Amino acid sequence: MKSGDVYDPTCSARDALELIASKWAMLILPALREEPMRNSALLRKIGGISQKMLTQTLRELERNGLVIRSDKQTRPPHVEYTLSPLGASLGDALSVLDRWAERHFTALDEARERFDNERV
Amino acid sequence: MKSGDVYDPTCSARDALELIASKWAMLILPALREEPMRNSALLRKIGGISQKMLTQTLRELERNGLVIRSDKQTRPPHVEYTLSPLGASLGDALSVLDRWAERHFTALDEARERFDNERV
DNA sequence: CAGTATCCTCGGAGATACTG
DNA sequence: CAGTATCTCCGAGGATACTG
Repeated sequence: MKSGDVYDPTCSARDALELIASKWAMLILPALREEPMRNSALLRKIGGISQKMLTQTLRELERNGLVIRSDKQTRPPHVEYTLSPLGASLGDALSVLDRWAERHFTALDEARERFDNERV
Repeated sequence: MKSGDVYDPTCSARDALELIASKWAMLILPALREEPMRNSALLRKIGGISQKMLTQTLRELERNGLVIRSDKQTRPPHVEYTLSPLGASLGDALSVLDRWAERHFTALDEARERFDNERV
């Protein structure tokens, strides 16, 4: 472990990594990569997320400069979330993982079944 | 959200994704990608991980067929962890993220500072 | 519509000690 | 060396209700 890399727990690269290693960020960023979306659209798109976690994660992503929140200042409210260039570059890497998961989850399922049966 | 993709909370692609979205798995897999390692080596390599979380995460990765545990059956014990081909393919994708974090964490730091100062 | 505000619970994860 | 076994606590995150 050379200092300054992700293996160093005192380095803020690790903070960045933990931001990424969030199950919601891992879905929100790829979703926004497809197209900018509103709160309600994200709620529908991402199954199982609560309004609370959506807002919370979006705020954190906005805070870190990955997502841009644009409030159209209308009534009723219209707020749109877009990826920043930085967020887009991360979204690309994350969508690779999403596709990996879609492609290989059956292999994982089978491996788990094998593993669990061996140690009955 | 078409059913069967990661946005579907009932699909096991999501289980796969949550396995990936673990801060420890995100460090262990890329570490093992560099070279097969023993328990103690991983403990040293990955700063801040506890023995408990290391074992726990390794078991889960083994269970899902991503990591191969080979016990040399000697005294004192000698156990080595290797990536399976499947694990290696995931490790590649994850190390992309690790490098992304190393490259861009300063940008994130700056964005956070800006954000926090705006809303004093 | 796009959020806050509160309450409450469950389990993730650290610390510590022990074992084959 | 490579793990288990306990105990413990803190906070992530769900449910629900309210607001501009």
